[in-house]
Amino acid sequence: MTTLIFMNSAAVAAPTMLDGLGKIRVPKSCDVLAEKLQEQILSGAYPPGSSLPTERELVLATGLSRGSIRETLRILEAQGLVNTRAGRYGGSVVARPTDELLANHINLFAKGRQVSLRSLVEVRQALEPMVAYLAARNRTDDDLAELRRISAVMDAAALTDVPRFLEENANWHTALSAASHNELLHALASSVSWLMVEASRIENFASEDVRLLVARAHRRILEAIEAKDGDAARRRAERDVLAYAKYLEAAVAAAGGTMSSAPAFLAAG
Amino acid sequence: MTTLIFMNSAAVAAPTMLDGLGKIRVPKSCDVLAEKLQEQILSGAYPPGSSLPTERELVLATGLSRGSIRETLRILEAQGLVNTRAGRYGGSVVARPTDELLANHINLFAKGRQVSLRSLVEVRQALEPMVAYLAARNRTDDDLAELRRISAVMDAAALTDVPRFLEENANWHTALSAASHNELLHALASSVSWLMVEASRIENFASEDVRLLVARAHRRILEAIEAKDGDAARRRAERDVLAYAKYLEAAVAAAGGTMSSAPAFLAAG
DNA sequence: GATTTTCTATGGTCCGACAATTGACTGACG
DNA sequence: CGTCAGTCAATTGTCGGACCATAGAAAATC
Repeated sequence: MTTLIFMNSAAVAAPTMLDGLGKIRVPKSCDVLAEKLQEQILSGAYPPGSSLPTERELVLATGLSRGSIRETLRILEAQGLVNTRAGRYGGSVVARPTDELLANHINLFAKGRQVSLRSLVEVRQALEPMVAYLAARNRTDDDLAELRRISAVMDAAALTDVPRFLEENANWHTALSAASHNELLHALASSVSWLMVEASRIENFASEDVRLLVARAHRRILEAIEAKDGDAARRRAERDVLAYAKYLEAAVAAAGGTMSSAPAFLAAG
Repeated sequence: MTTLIFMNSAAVAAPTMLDGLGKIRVPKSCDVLAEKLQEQILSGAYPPGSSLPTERELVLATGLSRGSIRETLRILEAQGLVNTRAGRYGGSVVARPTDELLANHINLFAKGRQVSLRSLVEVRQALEPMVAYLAARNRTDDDLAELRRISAVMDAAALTDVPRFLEENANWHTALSAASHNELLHALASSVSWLMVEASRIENFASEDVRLLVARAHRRILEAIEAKDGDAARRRAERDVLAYAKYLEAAVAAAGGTMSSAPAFLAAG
């Protein structure tokens, strides 16, 4: 009888069937659908700007409930792949992930993992020279004008308005990475810049002499970018960011901590 | 009558009240709650591993429906801040965002924005030298053993198994960035490595001589890491990645395209 | 022709119900 | 006493329906 055979195979252990199956993870329906739609969107079947089917159409097509459909759409929204609007002729339209969204996710990673200030500085050290190099090579006149404008504002605020100075500093780095005309590099570098502003604000860094030093370094980098001299821009950015890193190290050491141990972000309760 | 007064103010226009209000955007309830919970989690009120209230408790506490609560949880899940399990003593527990999740979001950004292969290479050029430098300085013996292992596998596969070689190549870079012991740098660098593997697979790069060149470069970097010579590791990584970039440029040019124009990922329909 | 009103398809929200899951608890059994 | 299977209960997963809010188009009005 089949029962006997089955019991035998279970007792003696049939290795062929139990080969590579560990614990089975049953995915949620919304996760399955999200992955499926994600594939379709990335494959180009739904170009940016095109509309997804309505929620009720998706209910019909998939056999899932509207609740599951909506959970799916929230996932895709969090991934930056769709935007949803209410009202007639509304619906979910395919979108391109924005810089801000990627920056936000890097933010969450850094804060959720309590990434150390040292790590942040190291990433910045890696990115900034390349940013400066590419900015010098690829900048437009508009990019240059914007950098000049921000640089002037920073010079003015260096002695009078510290919070403003720090914010404009991040704006400067954001404008610089935008001038590199490398979308991915821009998104990464600007995220790190804003993270460092936040960390610096908390740690109360940036004494007056450092601010003047930063402003001067920016002017020197700006000159290289005006001349479209990529190598010079890179060298100066390297020196700039290295000096800043050493200053931070000293400041943190003086405060009695280490950059490795201390997380960049304190609990902002 | 009040109607008259109201009509008057509308017709004559009262500038004081219409100062800075553009179009009002009404957020969804789930977005509001998601942001609120996100703040609480990042503030440290809910440390990783701790449990969020149950869905029904959140319904009671917020006054929202369970559907909205669940949409909120899907958002937090997509952000990597919580994991949700079914069953008794299940629920949503606070989690730390994983490397894989950040890599996935960078993936979505790169593919959704059709980032060019050139941009990818540039980012890699920026990250890799710093990765090598830090790996040499911070590596453990376990890191070293893993790198040696992968390097040996790559040497073996270089002439016989191309797909295997490419995959192990990405593994090597991932292990290298892990050895840097900089979480953020590791997440960024390994994401880019895997993106390039995918792009290379599609473009059918990596001819035999290039594979041998890559394997040799890895051995040289590995030597510097064994000796904990950070500067040497960085220099060699710079040369390695630069050579690879030039090779790609030549290969793409030979194929009749440009790295700037061509997106790294073709529609995989 | 410009303005206002009406219409209606769509997402936003809520409620209630049941199924599926999962870990603790319980008790029989050896 | 330990082991094992069965029971139980709390929680998420899923479904269906209903109604409200929104926002454009289209029609009606001036």
